[in-house]
Amino acid sequence: MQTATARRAAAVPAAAKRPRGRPRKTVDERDDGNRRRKLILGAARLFRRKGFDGTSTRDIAAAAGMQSGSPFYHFESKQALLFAVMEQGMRHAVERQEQAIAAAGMDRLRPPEQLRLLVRNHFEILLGPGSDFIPVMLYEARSITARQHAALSELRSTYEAAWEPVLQALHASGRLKADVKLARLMIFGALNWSVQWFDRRKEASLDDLTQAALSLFIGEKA
Amino acid sequence: MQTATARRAAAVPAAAKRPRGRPRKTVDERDDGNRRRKLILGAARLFRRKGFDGTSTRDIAAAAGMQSGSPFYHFESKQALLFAVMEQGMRHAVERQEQAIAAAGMDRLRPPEQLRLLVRNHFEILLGPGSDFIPVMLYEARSITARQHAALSELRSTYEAAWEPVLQALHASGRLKADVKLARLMIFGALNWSVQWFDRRKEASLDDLTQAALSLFIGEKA
DNA sequence: CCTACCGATCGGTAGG
DNA sequence: CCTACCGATCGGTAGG
Repeated sequence: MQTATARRAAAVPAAAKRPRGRPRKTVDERDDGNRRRKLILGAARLFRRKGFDGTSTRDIAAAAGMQSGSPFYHFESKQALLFAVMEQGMRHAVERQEQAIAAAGMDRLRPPEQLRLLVRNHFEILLGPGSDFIPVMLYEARSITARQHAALSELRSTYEAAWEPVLQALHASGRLKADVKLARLMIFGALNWSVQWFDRRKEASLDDLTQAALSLFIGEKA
Repeated sequence: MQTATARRAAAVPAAAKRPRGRPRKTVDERDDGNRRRKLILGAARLFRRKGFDGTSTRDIAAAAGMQSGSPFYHFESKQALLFAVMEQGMRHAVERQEQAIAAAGMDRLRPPEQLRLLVRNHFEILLGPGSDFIPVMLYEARSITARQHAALSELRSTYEAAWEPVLQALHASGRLKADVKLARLMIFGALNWSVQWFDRRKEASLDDLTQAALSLFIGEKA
């Protein structure tokens, strides 16, 4: 219904209805974008809850209000859809981290507070609202191709690059005693593992988690 | 072939061939035990590499040298086989930890060295030879029933119970600054995550990992 | 994007 | 434990 209406509206010259602003995309493209996004969102939720192999493309279609064959109009394969989920998740994570760094004026903070900022933001990405994308990326890596994996690794490097100087500085000042490379891997382990046990409805808040992490890694008190 | 030979041997009175020792089980039971173990071992490997949903019971049968329907002679269902993998992994882990504690005379060690012992042993269980069981248990929890999950939780509590007094002591002495409960979750996260990146063939050894973990958590130097 | 469909594969079972 | 098989489901496609 909505589509039919939109199509009819598109027959009217655009200028008659939208005199200002730059030209919009055609209706078809707009719809396609929405449907595509809806598929990705639903797939993220399902992949997280039931795993990639445990989710059928029919499940995903139903979640997006489509018929069983329709996802393949938008994505070449189920695997391509998985990759889209992961890629979008990583792009979003990189973006949010950049924003958090910029908003806090991170270079003015001392290293312990820099780490706090990064950890807190990481928990947000991992456990905050709409946080299915990164867990899928973390736990379904097995199901993508080597080429796709390489593309994601680049985004991951970008994300992790922001942590490196902070950890180096903490190591140099003696606050972080462990080897920096292994410390980074273990820190991400400690944080990423939280998706296994964190329950938004009870117990600790993201602030509590952040504080515990800081205390654990660099003995930083509240 | 082997089976046929064994069956023929069984027709000979046991006393004629084994004059001493307590009576053995019948050949059928012995074989069943071997086949069962072989299925569990192969399933552990496959579940780890391809995931529970990505592994077919035919794969598992082939890995054990059986025909496609035969695993169901030994296990009620694919899920029961998964549970068997997890349960055996946890029982083995609990056993090994108890042995490590006894062998080291842990109560004579000071808390930092107690933690070192537990961490080192945990890495061994997680990353040492034949270490597919625990990763499967950690990453395929989604695919077992609530009842099975409860049974494993008990074993897990037993395993974790050994860590609690150590962490408490470290907290009391100021070495561990973080909240003990959250610290425990994050420590296990840091350790368990290593199955995602650790490569036995290169870089760090299990001793290196242990040292890095100790440095990170309680600032303990080499 | 839907309809209708395909070949392949899956977990599991009966009967021996 | 094998043989032979079942119904269900799966990812994906042609044609509109």
